[in-house]
Amino acid sequence: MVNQQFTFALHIMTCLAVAGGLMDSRALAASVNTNPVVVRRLLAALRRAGLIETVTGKNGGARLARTPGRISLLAIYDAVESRAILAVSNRKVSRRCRVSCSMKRIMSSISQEADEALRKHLRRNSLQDVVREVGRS
Amino acid sequence: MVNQQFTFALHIMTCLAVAGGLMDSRALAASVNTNPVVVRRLLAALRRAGLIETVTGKNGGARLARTPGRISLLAIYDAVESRAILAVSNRKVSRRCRVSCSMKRIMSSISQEADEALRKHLRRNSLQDVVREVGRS
DNA sequence: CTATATTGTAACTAATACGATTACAGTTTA
DNA sequence: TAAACTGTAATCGTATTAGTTACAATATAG
Repeated sequence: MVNQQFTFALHIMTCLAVAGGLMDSRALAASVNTNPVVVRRLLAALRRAGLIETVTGKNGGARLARTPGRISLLAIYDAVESRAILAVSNRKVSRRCRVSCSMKRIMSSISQEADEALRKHLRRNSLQDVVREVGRS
Repeated sequence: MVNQQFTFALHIMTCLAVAGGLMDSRALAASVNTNPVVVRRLLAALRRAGLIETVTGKNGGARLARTPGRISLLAIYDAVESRAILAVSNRKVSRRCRVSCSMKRIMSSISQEADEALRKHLRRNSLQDVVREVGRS
């Protein structure tokens, strides 16, 4: 199964930005077309990252903790994705083989650089940019 | 389970570059520390991409089709990875919701740009660069 | 104070992807 | 002709993820 947490999270954050106030998990789930519990799990991650606030109880829901212009796509990505985009093999090394002995070090470096390339791009775009795009349909 | 096909493929290609000639799947599997069939599946993908040649029969194996300096990490990546690094949701749209109606288009664009950022980075590095790194251990 | 609506979270299920493994046909060499 | 390879299909085990049910905790409205 492909990991859709970032898409879902961005969708949710965009809804909250457009709404401009509280939205509950049922309404968000209807927009994303998924289950409210799936939404609440993502909301928990976004809250831990300080991007949203949640209100429990009747008439509760979630809202942005800052203005959309001050929330980068990278912040959303970091809130819900933890793994590197290029996995590094952590297998036992074949000691007789020079290549095997070096690969972990080399691949770690490539993986880090790849992540940084992605992060640099995501850092440049804010939730506000996405909201602007919703306008022009 | 994290996708390790690129790491494995790079490891294999580095072995072939260092060997400078034919290596069989058993030797490659020993260096990567996996199963020969896993290696042969990756070799098949690398061959389809024109990066290696394989020789069947006794004393068979695989070797690079070009010099390491003419093989970019992007070529290896493309040979074994097909999916975008940021998945785009392909769910049914909630027609009443403007955000839902726009998200696929917006997310496709973000996903493509993210891929391009990664590809740009991988394009800059060749297998020769990796081989050089094996030296300094 | 009570009924109701909502979050937070645990537990379980189903689907999917991936690596490992077995098996075997086809091919090449000696 | 025997041995050593590749190529590939089929199957298994496991990890990850989304979906779902369930329910305690909390807040609001009346």
